[in-house]
Amino acid sequence: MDKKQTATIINISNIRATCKECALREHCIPQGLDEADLGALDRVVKRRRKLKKGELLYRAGDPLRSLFAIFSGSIKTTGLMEDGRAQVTGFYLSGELLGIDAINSARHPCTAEALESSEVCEIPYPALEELAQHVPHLQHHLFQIMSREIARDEQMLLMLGRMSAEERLAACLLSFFRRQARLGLNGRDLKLSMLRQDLGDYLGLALETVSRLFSRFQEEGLIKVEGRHIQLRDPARLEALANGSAGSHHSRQN
Amino acid sequence: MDKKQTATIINISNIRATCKECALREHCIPQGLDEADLGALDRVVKRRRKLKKGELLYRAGDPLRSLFAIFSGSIKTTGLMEDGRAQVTGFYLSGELLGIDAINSARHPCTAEALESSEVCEIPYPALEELAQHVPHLQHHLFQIMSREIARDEQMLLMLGRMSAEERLAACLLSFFRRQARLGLNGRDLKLSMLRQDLGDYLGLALETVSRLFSRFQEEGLIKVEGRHIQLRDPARLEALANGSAGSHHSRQN
DNA sequence: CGTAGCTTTGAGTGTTATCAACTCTCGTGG
DNA sequence: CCACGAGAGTTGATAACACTCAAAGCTACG
Repeated sequence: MDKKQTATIINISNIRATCKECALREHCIPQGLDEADLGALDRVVKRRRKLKKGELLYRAGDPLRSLFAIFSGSIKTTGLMEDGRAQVTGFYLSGELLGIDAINSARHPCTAEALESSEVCEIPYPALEELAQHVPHLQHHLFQIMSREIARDEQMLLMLGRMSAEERLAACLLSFFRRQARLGLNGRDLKLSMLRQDLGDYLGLALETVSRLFSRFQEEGLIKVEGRHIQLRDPARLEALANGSAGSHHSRQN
Repeated sequence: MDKKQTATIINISNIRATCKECALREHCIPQGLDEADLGALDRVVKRRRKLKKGELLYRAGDPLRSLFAIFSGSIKTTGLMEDGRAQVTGFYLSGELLGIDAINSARHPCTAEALESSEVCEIPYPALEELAQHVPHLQHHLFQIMSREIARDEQMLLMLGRMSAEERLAACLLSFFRRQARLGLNGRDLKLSMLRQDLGDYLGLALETVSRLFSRFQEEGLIKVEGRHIQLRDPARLEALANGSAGSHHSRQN
């Protein structure tokens, strides 16, 4: 007889993955498409693929063949410097699209690694572009997704360039809470799938700094920290921190 | 009789701006389009618009109506925090496209300001999207441009998150030299159109730090600095600096 | 239950920000 | 014509925030 865990997992995977039937339909590429166009999209999208924790979806330098939509789990993308310093350029959750930074050069500039067991849908890029040509709504939505990515990166630039360590972590946590809430999940309990090191590499901080901030935020009653499990205790004050409205920040007299 | 300056300016503006005849044709949106499609694009693009130094093209929060292609001059885009801290999210030069970060939310997230007298071509966004639907090559190129912007932002994330002040300025200068060279201009002499403050707000540094670095780079014979005029003296060593290959950097023993 | 990897906490240091003073350029008006 | 002032840039002194190194505690998983 099957072990319980395995049985559950197999059940999920047995569902033939079609955009038409996907729970994330309105959070992902198919958003807003009608039945006919969904059918066309399903002929393009490949079968769902499973990734184990730590498995790489692609490496920096790999030629672009497909984009990947995340169905479940989470993935980080990392850019590397020659001397080994790493910058995590993004954490991607369910419903988010991966690989669009590769379209320009036809090569992936970053490495994508699963932070936990994850499932992704593979979308061959040439076929997607071709399809977008015939489905106005899809083209429109792709422009939207790419623009959103740019706006998000700009927000990160502001964080890395102008915010204190404290503000960065506060903003980052709020972003996770919000993205989880958008998917209709609990907006107060968060299970981080990444290491302190990854958070540091994302926020431009040392892992020790991240750890110290978690401790401090807990002392101040903003959150409760139990390893990777974070509970939101005081959204308003965390928000205030993220906006620099609080704290002893200097913001030079001009 | 006209003053000399004015006469010159009027001459340039008298040229009816069409993509077909534009010197930047292959560095801008029309890249790779055939004659017929160029004609269609010209019916969409509005007449060239002049901006004086300091003039705003749009403000953060403005609704998106058009994208803007820069014909001449240079423009900076700035995101602002409530408390006044500014992050310059990009410097845009001839042939580059402005405003694509606004597509997602239909509002500009940044303010765009001319750093010097500049000319921009206005491209109403709805019409551009519509045209891309009928011109596969244009759609393809727009995806390319947007992807390039994402890849560029990711590069900036790496800079702001993981590079020292020295490395950031070196990389930034090299980027300016290269972008100028790509347009077929002199690759050794650079006229910066922005303030030290702007460079600082772009690189996440205080203006004093930027100024000190210019002085240091000059002492070390990497560049020659005369106010806003920069001359490249030792490309190889500047490159080495930008890649962290040189210098007393720590890159922790892992 | 043991070990490897992750996380926390502490102590000391350094890079870069802030504040401050001075210089330089350029345009304006007395 | 020169004094004046505003804006930009340089340079110096000091201090703070976050980094590095170090060691101990914790967790999870074989």
